[in-house]
Amino acid sequence: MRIGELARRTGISARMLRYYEEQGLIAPQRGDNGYRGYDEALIERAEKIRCFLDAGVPTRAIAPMLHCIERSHEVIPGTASELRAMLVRDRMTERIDSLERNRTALTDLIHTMDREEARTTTPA
DNA sequence: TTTCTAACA
DNA sequence: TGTTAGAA
Repeated sequence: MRIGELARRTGISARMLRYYEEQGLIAPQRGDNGYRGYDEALIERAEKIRCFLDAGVPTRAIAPMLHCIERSHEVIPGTASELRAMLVRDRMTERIDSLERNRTALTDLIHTMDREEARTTTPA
């Protein structure tokens, strides 16, 4: 399939799909016209990439991670320690904490609004 | 119509 | 990331 279809099927913009390729995360074939050709298997790969990226995993760490995940957890020799270092520093926990704080703040705000509305709508 | 590259907003 | 230009 060409980039447009993959974009539709994954919800990842063609722009980003080209970016993933530029970063060495995906290797589509090339047709005579220069168009990229993606096979079915790349749908999942693209989704995994987006998932990791969204989780805050640095682009550099993704290639070796995918390699490991897609090949029965075979670790690329010499990559383990570097990958571990990047993962230890990942911002997932940090992001989760931040989201929880924001959720709490939002919940408080909603409660405040509810009380305000109750007072205005149903005066005792 | 769709895609390509490169570059700007 | 979106968008755009000019060319297949």
